[in-house]
Amino acid sequence: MKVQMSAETTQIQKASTQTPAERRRLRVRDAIIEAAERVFAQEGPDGLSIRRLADEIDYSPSAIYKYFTSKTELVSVLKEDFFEGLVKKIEEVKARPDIPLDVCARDSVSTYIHTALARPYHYAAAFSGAGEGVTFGPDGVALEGSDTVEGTFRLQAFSMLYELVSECRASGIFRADLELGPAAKSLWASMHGLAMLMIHLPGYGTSFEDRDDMAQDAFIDFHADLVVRGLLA
Amino acid sequence: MKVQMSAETTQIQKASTQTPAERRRLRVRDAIIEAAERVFAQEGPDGLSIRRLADEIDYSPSAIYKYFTSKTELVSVLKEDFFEGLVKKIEEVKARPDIPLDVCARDSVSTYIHTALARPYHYAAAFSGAGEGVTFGPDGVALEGSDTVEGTFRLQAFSMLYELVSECRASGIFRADLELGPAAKSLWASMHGLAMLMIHLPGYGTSFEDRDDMAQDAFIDFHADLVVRGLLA
DNA sequence: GCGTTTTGAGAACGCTGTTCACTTTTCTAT
DNA sequence: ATAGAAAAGTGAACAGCGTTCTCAAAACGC
Repeated sequence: MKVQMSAETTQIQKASTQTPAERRRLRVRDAIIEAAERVFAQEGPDGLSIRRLADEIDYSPSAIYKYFTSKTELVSVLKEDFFEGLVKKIEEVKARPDIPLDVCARDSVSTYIHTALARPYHYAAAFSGAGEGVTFGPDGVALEGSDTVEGTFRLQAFSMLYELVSECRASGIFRADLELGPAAKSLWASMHGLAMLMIHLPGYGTSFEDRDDMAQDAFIDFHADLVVRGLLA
Repeated sequence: MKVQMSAETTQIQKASTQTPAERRRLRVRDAIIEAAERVFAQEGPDGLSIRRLADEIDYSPSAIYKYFTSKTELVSVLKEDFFEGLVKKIEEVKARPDIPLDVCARDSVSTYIHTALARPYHYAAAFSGAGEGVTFGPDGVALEGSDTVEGTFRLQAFSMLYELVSECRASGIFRADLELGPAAKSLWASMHGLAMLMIHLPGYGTSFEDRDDMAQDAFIDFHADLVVRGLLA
């Protein structure tokens, strides 16, 4: 069983090789992250300030900079942890035995969206550049800034999607002429779009003109079906 | 011919009924908006500060508050103007004669995305709550804040989409059992998703594993086709 | 125990949105 | 035309932000 390094496990290495100093340092660092996670999950980026955080853990604001070089770095840890959970959730769906591939695809989409909705601030921040500085060139294309750590889990999430599409095409339920890269990115865009809209527009998944009793979950399933349908053979 | 009130036309009413005072006031107000638009389009929300704006138009920062109650309100004017242009662009697509309905649908999607990409900061800000304070309840659903002016053009954009889906279903190219509300919202989500991803992830529309020569425009068309395909009969 | 490194505190810098008291200009009504 | 009211504009200030600096205290290796 291969041990997988992650944003969490990197800082919890084999306990026996830890000196007391390292242990103390990690404890403070985790306290910071824990407080940040708690505040950020409930009040979002606006509620999360270094001074507020310092207050919560009874340290001075400047002390936090001994553990994180910037607020951006701290927030990106939160985001990475979130994406780690997201990837795990989808892997659980993919690991489920005896379900047809098309059901797996639909479930992956709806699971993705549900997970995003469970921690809306995290998901939105990961893509709206809240916390990090994403700038745009004159052509309207984003210029990469701190895309170093940010991208790792996002990349892993995408490659999972890529594999899913690949398997679906190989098994014949998706069109044979599908280009895998574009198809996976298109699929991701559709998932991402609903997640973002439901996060930012109150009640987006409910109250339609012609059918106002549809629940949010039902609408997510509806969307997942529609999105997958476009890829079917 | 019915005159349509908009964020721009409201402040440019019949010139004869304008007193010199109103004209002066409007000129200053427009100067503020013009400067804000220019700075925001190029440098985004981080570059737009009240003091910076005051500098650019040679006024004091507090003077701006005689014209806008808050920075949020000012930014929402920019957003509304942007959405006005977006709606107009899509209406042009819909007004194009002698093109099949399914082509119209695909073109609407790609036009939407292209327009979003043309002013990435505007589009992103309209949905990522940058500038306004969108808060989330414990259920992960956004609580409405200043959704008063914000929603008008967004609503208009959506109702256009709704009509499009309705026409497509009526003409038989979309499935007859499609529920219009959910279908339109699903479609919007897919458009929105690609726009957001391309805005926030550098080079999302290019460089694929299996085909790295696909241009950004081609990928947008690819996505538009895939999205519409899910709705076809 | 001593020197070095690490950890924490506190003040300060420069920035932000916003408000308040105040002056100056402009409009309105006599 | 002029007195009074209303609007426009200013400058200082408040409270908050991320961040950095200097410096003291604690923990470390030897």
